[in-house]
Amino acid sequence: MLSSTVENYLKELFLLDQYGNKEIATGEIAKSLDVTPGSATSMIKTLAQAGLVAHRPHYGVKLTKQGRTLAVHVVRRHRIVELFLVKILGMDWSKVHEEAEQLEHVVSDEVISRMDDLLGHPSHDPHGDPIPTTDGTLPERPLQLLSFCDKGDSVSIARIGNQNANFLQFAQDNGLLLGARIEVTNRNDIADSMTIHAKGKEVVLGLAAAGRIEVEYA
Amino acid sequence: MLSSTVENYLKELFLLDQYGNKEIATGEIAKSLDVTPGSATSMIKTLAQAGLVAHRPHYGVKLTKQGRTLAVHVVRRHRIVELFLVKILGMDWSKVHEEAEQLEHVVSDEVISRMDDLLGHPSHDPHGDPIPTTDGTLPERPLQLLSFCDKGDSVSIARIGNQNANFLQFAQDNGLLLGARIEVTNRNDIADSMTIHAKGKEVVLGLAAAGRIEVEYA
DNA sequence: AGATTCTTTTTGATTAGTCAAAAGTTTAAT
DNA sequence: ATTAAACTTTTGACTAATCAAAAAGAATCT
Repeated sequence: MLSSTVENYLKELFLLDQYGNKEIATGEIAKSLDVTPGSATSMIKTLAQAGLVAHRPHYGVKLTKQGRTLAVHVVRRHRIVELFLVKILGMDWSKVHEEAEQLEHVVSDEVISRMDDLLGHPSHDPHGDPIPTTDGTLPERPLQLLSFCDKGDSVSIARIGNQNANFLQFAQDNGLLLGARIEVTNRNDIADSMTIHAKGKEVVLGLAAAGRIEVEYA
Repeated sequence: MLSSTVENYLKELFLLDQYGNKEIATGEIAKSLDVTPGSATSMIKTLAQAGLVAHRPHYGVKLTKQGRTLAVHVVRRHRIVELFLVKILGMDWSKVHEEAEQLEHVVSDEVISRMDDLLGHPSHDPHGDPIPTTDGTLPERPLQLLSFCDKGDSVSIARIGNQNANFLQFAQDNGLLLGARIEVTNRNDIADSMTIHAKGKEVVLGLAAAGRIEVEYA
Protein backbone atom coordinates (compact mmCIF):
# COMPACT_ATOMS: atom_id res chain seq x y z
CA MET A 1 0.00 0.00 0.00
CA LEU A 2 1.12 3.51 -0.81
CA SER A 3 1.38 6.29 1.77
CA SER A 4 -0.69 9.44 1.34
CA THR A 5 2.53 11.30 0.67
CA VAL A 6 3.54 9.01 -2.17
CA GLU A 7 0.04 9.22 -3.62
CA ASN A 8 0.21 13.00 -3.53
CA TYR A 9 3.51 13.10 -5.37
CA LEU A 10 2.21 10.72 -8.04
CA LYS A 11 -1.05 12.61 -8.43
CA GLU A 12 0.71 15.96 -8.69
CA LEU A 13 3.16 14.66 -11.27
CA PHE A 14 0.23 13.43 -13.28
CA LEU A 15 -1.67 16.70 -13.00
CA LEU A 16 1.39 18.70 -14.01
CA ASP A 17 1.56 16.73 -17.22
CA GLN A 18 -1.48 14.66 -18.06
CA TYR A 19 -0.04 13.39 -21.29
CA GLY A 20 3.28 12.26 -19.90
CA ASN A 21 5.47 13.77 -22.54
CA LYS A 22 7.46 16.35 -20.67
CA GLU A 23 9.76 15.93 -17.73
CA ILE A 24 8.78 17.73 -14.54
CA ALA A 25 11.44 19.80 -12.79
CA THR A 26 12.15 19.07 -9.14
CA GLY A 27 11.36 22.68 -8.26
CA GLU A 28 8.01 22.50 -9.98
CA ILE A 29 6.76 19.49 -8.07
CA ALA A 30 8.23 20.96 -4.88
CA LYS A 31 6.29 24.18 -5.38
CA SER A 32 3.06 22.34 -6.18
CA LEU A 33 3.27 20.29 -3.04
CA ASP A 34 4.63 23.11 -0.92
CA VAL A 35 7.76 21.32 0.19
CA THR A 36 11.41 22.33 -0.18
CA PRO A 37 13.29 21.24 -3.31
CA GLY A 38 15.47 19.00 -1.16
CA SER A 39 12.43 17.13 0.12
CA ALA A 40 11.22 16.67 -3.42
CA THR A 41 14.58 15.32 -4.57
CA SER A 42 14.63 12.81 -1.78
CA MET A 43 11.09 11.64 -2.46
CA ILE A 44 11.78 11.43 -6.18
CA LYS A 45 14.66 9.10 -5.41
CA THR A 46 12.34 6.94 -3.36
CA LEU A 47 9.77 6.85 -6.15
CA ALA A 48 12.46 6.04 -8.73
CA GLN A 49 13.68 3.21 -6.52
CA ALA A 50 10.15 1.83 -6.48
CA GLY A 51 9.88 2.07 -10.25
CA LEU A 52 7.12 4.66 -10.17
CA VAL A 53 9.07 7.45 -11.88
CA ALA A 54 12.04 7.81 -14.20
CA HIS A 55 14.50 10.34 -12.90
CA ARG A 56 17.23 12.02 -14.92
CA PRO A 57 19.17 13.89 -12.24
CA HIS A 58 19.30 17.63 -12.81
CA TYR A 59 16.87 17.36 -15.70
CA GLY A 60 13.58 16.14 -14.40
CA VAL A 61 11.24 13.34 -13.55
CA LYS A 62 8.46 11.53 -15.36
CA LEU A 63 5.93 8.94 -14.28
CA THR A 64 6.51 5.40 -15.47
CA LYS A 65 3.57 3.44 -16.84
CA GLN A 66 3.15 1.88 -13.42
CA GLY A 67 3.35 5.23 -11.66
CA ARG A 68 0.88 6.79 -14.05
CA THR A 69 -1.62 4.01 -13.48
CA LEU A 70 -1.47 4.54 -9.75
CA ALA A 71 -1.72 8.30 -10.17
CA VAL A 72 -4.77 8.01 -12.39
CA HIS A 73 -6.48 5.91 -9.76
CA VAL A 74 -5.86 8.55 -7.13
CA VAL A 75 -7.31 11.15 -9.48
CA ARG A 76 -10.32 8.94 -10.10
CA ARG A 77 -10.92 8.60 -6.39
CA HIS A 78 -10.54 12.33 -5.89
CA ARG A 79 -12.99 13.29 -8.60
CA ILE A 80 -15.64 10.74 -7.76
CA VAL A 81 -15.48 11.81 -4.12
CA GLU A 82 -15.82 15.47 -5.13
CA LEU A 83 -18.89 14.81 -7.20
CA PHE A 84 -20.34 12.64 -4.48
CA LEU A 85 -19.89 15.37 -1.90
CA VAL A 86 -21.69 17.86 -4.11
CA LYS A 87 -24.46 15.68 -5.49
CA ILE A 88 -25.28 13.38 -2.62
CA LEU A 89 -24.24 15.34 0.43
CA GLY A 90 -25.10 18.73 -1.03
CA MET A 91 -21.79 20.31 -0.13
CA ASP A 92 -20.62 23.58 -1.51
CA TRP A 93 -18.85 23.33 -4.82
CA SER A 94 -16.04 25.57 -3.62
CA LYS A 95 -15.19 23.42 -0.61
CA VAL A 96 -15.19 19.86 -1.87
CA HIS A 97 -11.68 19.95 -3.25
CA GLU A 98 -10.13 20.28 0.19
CA GLU A 99 -12.25 17.51 1.58
CA ALA A 100 -11.48 15.19 -1.32
CA GLU A 101 -7.76 15.79 -0.82
CA GLN A 102 -8.07 13.89 2.42
CA LEU A 103 -10.59 11.27 1.43
CA GLU A 104 -8.85 10.22 -1.79
CA HIS A 105 -6.20 8.42 0.25
CA VAL A 106 -8.47 6.32 2.40
CA VAL A 107 -11.63 5.39 0.51
CA SER A 108 -11.58 1.79 -0.68
CA ASP A 109 -12.21 0.67 -4.23
CA GLU A 110 -15.52 -0.74 -3.13
CA VAL A 111 -16.71 2.59 -1.77
CA ILE A 112 -15.59 4.37 -4.93
CA SER A 113 -17.39 1.82 -7.05
CA ARG A 114 -20.60 2.26 -5.07
CA MET A 115 -20.39 6.03 -5.22
CA ASP A 116 -19.84 5.71 -8.96
CA ASP A 117 -22.97 3.56 -9.28
CA LEU A 118 -25.02 5.95 -7.19
CA LEU A 119 -23.89 8.84 -9.36
CA GLY A 120 -24.69 7.00 -12.57
CA HIS A 121 -21.11 6.59 -13.82
CA PRO A 122 -20.45 10.27 -14.38
CA SER A 123 -17.84 11.41 -16.90
CA HIS A 124 -16.87 14.68 -15.20
CA ASP A 125 -16.46 16.05 -11.69
CA PRO A 126 -18.06 19.25 -10.36
CA HIS A 127 -15.25 21.37 -11.82
CA GLY A 128 -15.60 19.85 -15.26
CA ASP A 129 -12.52 17.69 -14.91
CA PRO A 130 -12.76 14.26 -16.51
CA ILE A 131 -13.13 11.24 -14.26
CA PRO A 132 -10.80 8.43 -15.30
CA THR A 133 -12.46 5.04 -15.73
CA THR A 134 -11.30 2.00 -13.77
CA ASP A 135 -9.06 1.00 -16.66
CA GLY A 136 -7.35 4.38 -16.61
CA THR A 137 -8.94 6.00 -19.64
CA LEU A 138 -9.69 9.71 -19.52
CA PRO A 139 -12.55 11.17 -21.55
CA GLU A 140 -11.37 13.99 -23.81
CA ARG A 141 -13.32 17.09 -24.86
CA PRO A 142 -12.20 19.92 -27.09
CA LEU A 143 -12.33 22.96 -24.80
CA GLN A 144 -11.23 26.52 -25.20
CA LEU A 145 -10.05 29.05 -22.68
CA LEU A 146 -12.63 31.76 -22.08
CA SER A 147 -9.79 34.26 -22.36
CA PHE A 148 -9.47 33.33 -26.04
CA CYS A 149 -13.10 34.07 -26.85
CA ASP A 150 -14.07 37.12 -28.90
CA LYS A 151 -16.76 39.69 -28.33
CA GLY A 152 -20.10 38.24 -29.33
CA ASP A 153 -19.15 34.61 -28.73
CA SER A 154 -21.87 32.58 -27.09
CA VAL A 155 -20.53 29.58 -25.23
CA SER A 156 -21.18 27.34 -22.25
CA ILE A 157 -18.89 26.87 -19.28
CA ALA A 158 -17.32 23.43 -19.30
CA ARG A 159 -14.52 23.55 -16.78
CA ILE A 160 -13.30 25.64 -13.89
CA GLY A 161 -10.31 23.64 -12.87
CA ASN A 162 -8.75 26.18 -10.56
CA GLN A 163 -9.02 24.69 -7.12
CA ASN A 164 -8.80 27.91 -5.13
CA ALA A 165 -11.90 28.11 -2.96
CA ASN A 166 -12.11 31.91 -3.17
CA PHE A 167 -12.05 31.89 -6.93
CA LEU A 168 -14.71 29.20 -7.06
CA GLN A 169 -16.85 31.10 -4.60
CA PHE A 170 -16.55 34.23 -6.74
CA ALA A 171 -17.49 32.29 -9.86
CA GLN A 172 -20.49 30.78 -8.15
CA ASP A 173 -21.67 34.13 -6.83
CA ASN A 174 -21.60 35.54 -10.34
CA GLY A 175 -23.50 32.81 -12.09
CA LEU A 176 -20.40 31.31 -13.63
CA LEU A 177 -21.46 27.74 -13.01
CA LEU A 178 -20.67 24.61 -14.91
CA GLY A 179 -22.97 24.32 -17.90
CA ALA A 180 -24.05 27.99 -17.72
CA ARG A 181 -24.69 29.64 -21.06
CA ILE A 182 -22.71 32.88 -21.29
CA GLU A 183 -21.96 35.53 -23.84
CA VAL A 184 -18.88 37.67 -24.25
CA THR A 185 -20.34 41.17 -24.42
CA ASN A 186 -17.06 43.02 -24.48
CA ARG A 187 -13.36 42.49 -24.69
CA ASN A 188 -10.53 44.95 -24.24
CA ASP A 189 -7.04 43.63 -24.79
CA ILE A 190 -5.42 46.87 -23.69
CA ALA A 191 -7.25 46.89 -20.38
CA ASP A 192 -6.67 43.15 -20.23
CA SER A 193 -10.30 42.47 -19.41
CA MET A 194 -13.52 41.10 -20.79
CA THR A 195 -17.18 41.42 -19.91
CA ILE A 196 -19.42 38.42 -19.68
CA HIS A 197 -23.16 38.24 -19.71
CA ALA A 198 -24.31 35.40 -17.51
CA LYS A 199 -27.88 34.82 -16.34
CA GLY A 200 -28.87 38.47 -16.68
CA LYS A 201 -25.76 39.60 -14.85
CA GLU A 202 -22.76 41.41 -16.23
CA VAL A 203 -19.41 40.24 -14.92
CA VAL A 204 -16.07 41.83 -15.63
CA LEU A 205 -13.10 39.50 -15.64
CA GLY A 206 -9.40 40.11 -16.08
CA LEU A 207 -8.00 37.93 -18.84
CA ALA A 208 -5.94 36.01 -16.31
CA ALA A 209 -9.13 35.03 -14.47
CA ALA A 210 -10.88 34.29 -17.75
CA GLY A 211 -7.96 32.00 -18.54
CA ARG A 212 -8.96 29.81 -15.63
CA ILE A 213 -12.34 29.09 -17.16
CA GLU A 214 -12.80 26.74 -20.08
CA VAL A 215 -15.75 26.80 -22.44
CA GLU A 216 -17.44 24.82 -25.18
CA TYR A 217 -19.02 26.29 -28.31
CA ALA A 218 -21.42 23.36 -28.51
CA MET B 1 -5.03 18.81 14.74
CA LEU B 2 -4.59 15.32 16.08
CA SER B 3 -2.80 12.55 14.24
CA SER B 4 -4.69 9.37 13.34
CA THR B 5 -2.50 7.55 15.83
CA VAL B 6 -3.43 9.86 18.67
CA GLU B 7 -7.11 9.61 17.73
CA ASN B 8 -6.86 5.83 17.79
CA TYR B 9 -5.34 5.78 21.26
CA LEU B 10 -8.02 8.13 22.57
CA LYS B 11 -10.83 6.19 20.93
CA GLU B 12 -9.55 2.89 22.22
CA LEU B 13 -9.16 4.22 25.76
CA PHE B 14 -12.73 5.39 25.56
CA LEU B 15 -14.04 2.08 24.24
CA LEU B 16 -12.17 0.14 26.91
CA ASP B 17 -13.99 2.11 29.57
CA GLN B 18 -16.97 4.11 28.39
CA TYR B 19 -17.76 5.40 31.81
CA GLY B 20 -14.30 6.59 32.67
CA ASN B 21 -14.13 5.12 36.14
CA LYS B 22 -11.38 2.57 35.86
CA GLU B 23 -7.77 3.03 34.92
CA ILE B 24 -6.61 1.23 31.79
CA ALA B 25 -3.40 -0.79 32.03
CA THR B 26 -0.64 -0.06 29.55
CA GLY B 27 -0.69 -3.67 28.42
CA GLU B 28 -4.40 -3.54 27.77
CA ILE B 29 -4.30 -0.58 25.45
CA ALA B 30 -1.18 -2.01 23.79
CA LYS B 31 -2.98 -5.27 23.07
CA SER B 32 -6.08 -3.48 21.74
CA LEU B 33 -4.04 -1.44 19.33
CA ASP B 34 -1.65 -4.24 18.49
CA VAL B 35 1.51 -2.40 19.48
CA THR B 36 4.22 -3.33 21.98
CA PRO B 37 3.83 -2.22 25.59
CA GLY B 38 6.83 0.07 25.15
CA SER B 39 5.14 1.89 22.30
CA ALA B 40 2.02 2.32 24.39
CA THR B 41 4.01 3.73 27.31
CA SER B 42 5.68 6.25 25.09
CA MET B 43 2.43 7.37 23.50
CA ILE B 44 0.75 7.57 26.88
CA LYS B 45 3.48 9.96 27.99
CA THR B 46 2.84 12.09 24.93
CA LEU B 47 -0.90 12.12 25.60
CA ALA B 48 -0.33 12.98 29.27
CA GLN B 49 1.95 15.83 28.21
CA ALA B 50 -0.87 17.16 26.05
CA GLY B 51 -3.35 16.90 28.89
CA LEU B 52 -5.47 14.26 27.19
CA VAL B 53 -4.91 11.51 29.75
CA ALA B 54 -3.94 11.20 33.40
CA HIS B 55 -1.15 8.71 33.88
CA ARG B 56 -0.16 7.09 37.15
CA PRO B 57 3.04 5.28 36.19
CA HIS B 58 2.87 1.53 36.75
CA TYR B 59 -0.82 1.72 37.60
CA GLY B 60 -2.70 2.91 34.60
CA VAL B 61 -4.10 5.64 32.46
CA LYS B 62 -7.44 7.42 32.20
CA LEU B 63 -8.85 9.97 29.78
CA THR B 64 -9.15 13.51 31.07
CA LYS B 65 -12.33 15.43 30.35
CA GLN B 66 -10.62 16.99 27.36
CA GLY B 67 -9.36 13.64 26.11
CA ARG B 68 -12.76 12.05 26.55
CA THR B 69 -14.44 14.79 24.56
CA LEU B 70 -12.06 14.27 21.66
CA ALA B 71 -12.47 10.49 21.88
CA VAL B 72 -16.24 10.75 21.82
CA HIS B 73 -16.04 12.82 18.66
CA VAL B 74 -13.93 10.20 16.96
CA VAL B 75 -16.48 7.57 17.98
CA ARG B 76 -19.28 9.75 16.64
CA ARG B 77 -17.53 10.08 13.32
CA HIS B 78 -16.88 6.36 13.17
CA ARG B 79 -20.46 5.36 13.88
CA ILE B 80 -22.09 7.87 11.57
CA VAL B 81 -19.76 6.81 8.78
CA GLU B 82 -20.59 3.16 9.41
CA LEU B 83 -24.30 3.78 9.20
CA PHE B 84 -23.85 5.92 6.14
CA LEU B 85 -21.90 3.21 4.36
CA VAL B 86 -24.65 0.69 5.06
CA LYS B 87 -27.72 2.84 4.50
CA ILE B 88 -26.66 5.14 1.68
CA LEU B 89 -23.96 3.19 -0.12
CA GLY B 90 -25.50 -0.21 0.55
CA MET B 91 -22.31 -1.75 1.84
CA ASP B 92 -22.17 -5.00 3.67
CA TRP B 93 -22.75 -4.73 7.37
CA SER B 94 -19.77 -6.95 8.13
CA LYS B 95 -17.31 -4.79 6.22
CA VAL B 96 -18.09 -1.23 7.20
CA HIS B 97 -16.12 -1.28 10.41
CA GLU B 98 -12.79 -1.57 8.61
CA GLU B 99 -13.68 1.18 6.20
CA ALA B 100 -14.85 3.49 8.97
CA GLU B 101 -11.58 2.93 10.82
CA GLN B 102 -9.88 4.86 8.05
CA LEU B 103 -12.53 7.44 7.30
CA GLU B 104 -13.09 8.48 10.91
CA HIS B 105 -9.75 10.33 10.87
CA VAL B 106 -10.29 12.41 7.78
CA VAL B 107 -13.97 13.30 7.39
CA SER B 108 -14.69 16.89 8.34
CA ASP B 109 -17.34 17.99 10.80
CA GLU B 110 -19.35 19.36 7.92
CA VAL B 111 -19.43 16.02 6.12
CA ILE B 112 -20.42 14.25 9.32
CA SER B 113 -23.17 16.77 9.91
CA ARG B 114 -24.54 16.31 6.41
CA MET B 115 -24.41 12.53 6.68
CA ASP B 116 -26.22 12.85 9.98
CA ASP B 117 -28.95 14.96 8.34
CA LEU B 118 -29.29 12.56 5.44
CA LEU B 119 -29.66 9.66 7.88
CA GLY B 120 -32.26 11.49 9.95
CA HIS B 121 -30.16 11.96 13.09
CA PRO B 122 -29.92 8.27 13.96
CA SER B 123 -29.36 7.17 17.53
CA HIS B 124 -27.53 3.91 16.80
CA ASP B 125 -25.06 2.55 14.27
CA PRO B 126 -25.49 -0.69 12.25
CA HIS B 127 -24.14 -2.76 15.14
CA GLY B 128 -26.50 -1.24 17.65
CA ASP B 129 -23.86 0.95 19.21
CA PRO B 130 -25.06 4.38 20.32
CA ILE B 131 -24.01 7.41 18.29
CA PRO B 132 -22.79 10.24 20.50
CA THR B 133 -24.42 13.59 19.83
CA THR B 134 -22.35 16.66 18.94
CA ASP B 135 -22.30 17.69 22.59
CA GLY B 136 -20.89 14.32 23.59
CA THR B 137 -23.96 12.69 25.07
CA LEU B 138 -24.46 8.96 24.55
CA PRO B 139 -27.96 7.49 24.45
CA GLU B 140 -28.35 4.68 26.97
CA ARG B 141 -30.50 1.56 26.66
CA PRO B 142 -30.94 -1.27 29.14
CA LEU B 143 -29.66 -4.30 27.26
CA GLN B 144 -29.00 -7.84 28.26
CA LEU B 145 -26.52 -10.39 26.98
CA LEU B 146 -28.21 -13.11 24.97
CA SER B 147 -26.10 -15.59 26.93
CA PHE B 148 -28.06 -14.66 30.06
CA CYS B 149 -31.47 -15.42 28.52
CA ASP B 150 -33.46 -18.45 29.59
CA LYS B 151 -35.28 -21.04 27.54
CA GLY B 152 -38.52 -19.60 26.29
CA ASP B 153 -37.41 -15.98 26.36
CA SER B 154 -38.59 -13.96 23.39
CA VAL B 155 -36.41 -10.95 22.71
CA SER B 156 -35.14 -8.75 19.90
CA ILE B 157 -31.52 -8.27 18.93
CA ALA B 158 -30.29 -4.81 19.86
CA ARG B 159 -26.53 -4.91 19.55
CA ILE B 160 -23.81 -7.00 17.99
CA GLY B 161 -20.84 -4.98 19.00
CA ASN B 162 -18.17 -7.51 18.10
CA GLN B 163 -16.31 -6.02 15.18
CA ASN B 164 -14.92 -9.24 13.75
CA ALA B 165 -16.06 -9.48 10.15
CA ASN B 166 -16.35 -13.27 10.21
CA PHE B 167 -18.57 -13.23 13.24
CA LEU B 168 -20.78 -10.57 11.71
CA GLN B 169 -20.99 -12.52 8.47
CA PHE B 170 -22.03 -15.60 10.39
CA ALA B 171 -24.68 -13.66 12.29
CA GLN B 172 -26.03 -12.19 9.09
CA ASP B 173 -26.17 -15.56 7.35
CA ASN B 174 -28.24 -16.95 10.22
CA GLY B 175 -30.81 -14.23 10.43
CA LEU B 176 -29.29 -12.72 13.55
CA LEU B 177 -29.76 -9.16 12.40
CA LEU B 178 -30.30 -6.00 14.36
CA GLY B 179 -33.96 -5.76 15.35
CA ALA B 180 -34.69 -9.41 14.57
CA ARG B 181 -37.20 -11.07 16.86
CA ILE B 182 -35.77 -14.28 18.28
CA GLU B 183 -36.70 -16.93 20.79
CA VAL B 184 -34.49 -19.05 22.97
CA THR B 185 -35.76 -22.56 22.26
CA ASN B 186 -33.17 -24.36 24.29
CA ARG B 187 -30.36 -23.82 26.71
CA ASN B 188 -27.83 -26.28 28.07
CA ASP B 189 -25.37 -24.94 30.60
CA ILE B 190 -23.44 -28.19 30.74
CA ALA B 191 -22.90 -28.20 26.98
CA ASP B 192 -22.33 -24.48 27.19
CA SER B 193 -24.72 -23.81 24.33
CA MET B 194 -28.14 -22.45 23.49
CA THR B 195 -30.53 -22.81 20.56
CA ILE B 196 -32.16 -19.79 19.00
CA HIS B 197 -35.18 -19.64 16.79
CA ALA B 198 -34.75 -16.82 14.29
CA LYS B 199 -36.89 -16.29 11.21
CA GLY B 200 -37.89 -19.92 10.91
CA LYS B 201 -34.31 -21.05 11.36
CA GLU B 202 -32.75 -22.84 14.28
CA VAL B 203 -29.28 -21.64 15.25
CA VAL B 204 -27.04 -23.21 17.84
CA LEU B 205 -24.67 -20.88 19.62
CA GLY B 206 -21.98 -21.45 22.22
CA LEU B 207 -22.56 -19.26 25.24
CA ALA B 208 -19.38 -17.31 24.44
CA ALA B 209 -20.80 -16.37 21.05
CA ALA B 210 -24.20 -15.62 22.60
CA GLY B 211 -22.35 -13.31 24.96
CA ARG B 212 -21.39 -11.14 22.03
CA ILE B 213 -25.01 -10.46 21.21
CA GLU B 214 -27.14 -8.11 23.25
CA VAL B 215 -30.93 -8.16 23.36
CA GLU B 216 -33.94 -6.19 24.51
CA TYR B 217 -37.07 -7.65 26.06
CA ALA B 218 -39.11 -4.73 24.74
C1' DA C 1 11.49 -11.23 54.15
C1' DG C 2 13.13 -13.21 49.83
C1' DA C 3 12.49 -14.99 45.48
C1' DT C 4 9.78 -15.41 41.44
C1' DT C 5 6.67 -13.71 38.12
C1' DC C 6 4.32 -10.35 35.67
C1' DT C 7 3.99 -5.96 33.94
C1' DT C 8 5.74 -1.43 32.88
C1' DT C 9 9.21 1.70 31.71
C1' DT C 10 13.53 2.89 29.71
C1' DT C 11 16.99 2.71 26.25
C1' DG C 12 18.74 2.58 21.76
C1' DA C 13 17.73 1.80 16.97
C1' DT C 14 14.81 2.26 12.80
C1' DT C 15 11.64 4.29 9.19
C1' DA C 16 9.17 7.95 6.63
C1' DG C 17 9.06 12.41 5.75
C1' DT C 18 10.52 16.83 6.41
C1' DC C 19 13.71 21.34 6.60
C1' DA C 20 17.91 24.47 6.36
C1' DA C 21 21.93 25.19 4.54
C1' DA C 22 26.09 23.72 1.97
C1' DA C 23 27.85 21.90 -2.26
C1' DG C 24 27.43 20.77 -6.98
C1' DT C 25 25.37 21.30 -12.00
C1' DT C 26 23.46 23.51 -15.81
C1' DT C 27 22.41 27.37 -18.37
C1' DA C 28 22.77 32.00 -19.71
C1' DA C 29 25.28 36.33 -20.03
C1' DT C 30 28.89 38.76 -20.64
C1' DA D 1 35.84 31.21 -21.74
C1' DT D 2 34.68 33.01 -17.40
C1' DT D 3 31.41 34.44 -14.36
C1' DA D 4 26.96 34.77 -12.47
C1' DA D 5 22.37 33.16 -11.76
C1' DA D 6 19.24 29.58 -11.12
C1' DC D 7 18.32 25.29 -9.95
C1' DT D 8 19.22 20.51 -7.98
C1' DT D 9 21.31 17.47 -4.97
C1' DT D 10 23.59 16.31 -0.74
C1' DT D 11 24.29 16.52 4.08
C1' DG D 12 23.01 16.64 8.72
C1' DA D 13 19.41 17.30 11.89
C1' DC D 14 14.65 16.78 13.57
C1' DT D 15 9.83 14.66 14.64
C1' DA D 16 6.41 11.04 15.13
C1' DA D 17 5.78 6.51 15.72
C1' DT D 18 7.36 2.21 16.10
C1' DC D 19 10.12 -2.25 17.91
C1' DA D 20 13.38 -5.31 20.62
C1' DA D 21 15.57 -5.96 24.52
C1' DA D 22 17.28 -4.48 29.05
C1' DA D 23 16.12 -2.55 33.47
C1' DA D 24 12.96 -1.43 37.04
C1' DG D 25 8.70 -1.76 39.81
C1' DA D 26 4.74 -4.21 41.81
C1' DA D 27 2.51 -8.27 43.23
C1' DT D 28 2.44 -12.92 44.74
C1' DC D 29 3.87 -17.09 46.89
C1' DT D 30 6.25 -19.39 50.04
